[in-house]
Amino acid sequence: MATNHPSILCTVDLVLLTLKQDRLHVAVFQREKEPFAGAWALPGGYVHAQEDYDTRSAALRVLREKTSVDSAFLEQLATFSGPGRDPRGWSISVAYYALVPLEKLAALEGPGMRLVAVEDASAVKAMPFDHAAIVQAAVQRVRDKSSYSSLPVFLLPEHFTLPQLQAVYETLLGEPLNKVSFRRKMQELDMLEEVPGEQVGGRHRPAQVYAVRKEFAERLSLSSRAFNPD
Amino acid sequence: MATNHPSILCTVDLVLLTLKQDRLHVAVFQREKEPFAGAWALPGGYVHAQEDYDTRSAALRVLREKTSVDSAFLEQLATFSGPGRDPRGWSISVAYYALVPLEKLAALEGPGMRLVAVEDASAVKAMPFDHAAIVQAAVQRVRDKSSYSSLPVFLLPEHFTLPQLQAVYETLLGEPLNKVSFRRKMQELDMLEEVPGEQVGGRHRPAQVYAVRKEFAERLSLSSRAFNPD
DNA sequence: TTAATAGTGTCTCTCAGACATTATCAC
DNA sequence: GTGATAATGTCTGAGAGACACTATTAA
Repeated sequence: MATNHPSILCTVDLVLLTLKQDRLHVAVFQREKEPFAGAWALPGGYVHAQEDYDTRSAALRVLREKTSVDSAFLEQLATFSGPGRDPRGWSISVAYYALVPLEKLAALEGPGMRLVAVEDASAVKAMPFDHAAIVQAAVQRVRDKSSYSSLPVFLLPEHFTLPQLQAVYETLLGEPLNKVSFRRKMQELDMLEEVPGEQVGGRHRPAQVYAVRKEFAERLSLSSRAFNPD
Repeated sequence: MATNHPSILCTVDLVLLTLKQDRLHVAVFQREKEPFAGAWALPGGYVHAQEDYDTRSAALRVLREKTSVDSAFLEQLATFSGPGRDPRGWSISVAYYALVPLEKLAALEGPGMRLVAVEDASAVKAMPFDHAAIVQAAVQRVRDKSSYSSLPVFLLPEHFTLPQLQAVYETLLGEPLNKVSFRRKMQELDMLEEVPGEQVGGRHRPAQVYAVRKEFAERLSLSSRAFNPD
């Protein structure tokens, strides 16, 4: 059946994005195996036809194995392929990107994992395979999707304030937003619900704490599945 | 090297979309080989690691082989995978979609190719593999991208009038558009240029004929490559 | 002249941003 | 009270849609 089909390597790669010090960062791991052993690269791995239901499952498995992060916004990005991207031969990589609150990743920082600012061109370009291009595509996608969608909330912890959320939007979009308009939009999106407790930073009026409505979080992941099948 | 990787089938599938009688149609081909020989399905084929530079090249090859269409807007849609979608085994299909003017496809209609309206649920659902889901995702993508991008012009021949173009937008978006606003938008997009000749349908004022500016068409395909890598 | 569609001028209403004001905390 | 930030009320300007009007053809 598979007559003239010399083995094509099927892999998945993960772009884990988080917000650190008001900058978008990507998680890179030091490779333990060849090729490019020792280099800092995106986490990834082979697709296992026996144990993975589909490439999304493979991506979730890699996420669990490398980060023990159980839940996050995860969406298919694009598929990268060709003879040159992997020295082992002609390969296909289905890339996924995830948005993760910093708290879930900060604990993993160490000799095996680093967070690299996506604007750090030299660090990003130093990545092996075509991972620089994958990161670039992921950042582009997140920025494009951020304008008043619910995407950015996945970069914050469960509870957050509106000024915090606005700061996330401003970081992703790269421009300041009007406070009144931002709040109007958030209100009509009806995505958030107040959390009775309050927070405070310093000696000033405390901000109302919000959380994403459960229905909305579910609806989002459902709709993103409708767009991106696996 | 490839120790525990039982062969994964790598294929590409093509969603060829066109506009026929004011409705979006998808080109389906009658399969000659098993599985599902005789069924109407999306054109597709194996990725050939020897001859295809990447999956996009494979998609272009399939496009040429099946339709002899040389140029069209072609963009990666998403990758579909899993053990159940192809009876031959665990498979990956990188799906691409293309927008093609009707003239380029109409000549191919016949015993081997049909154009199916995308709203024709029974015909779409009758497709083998997971092609119904792929078509649905492609239609969704085109509709999402259509609001005042240059995408819809690829569904028209080289020369067209503004009322024709507005009708395309209205078909894709599924709602009537304001004529004045539409023209204002088109003017500020600065995407079109007048073609000296004029056209006419009946006994009324003839419409100005337009074509897409070359720079703009090129810029579009470049940027879409930046987004969707291959 | 009439019918039919192409194309434009203009008014209005809506919505987003600017600005100002009030609210609430620590000190 | 003072200073700092949160939250809201209100005004205004830009832009999109509604409508009316003019333009140009065939019959």
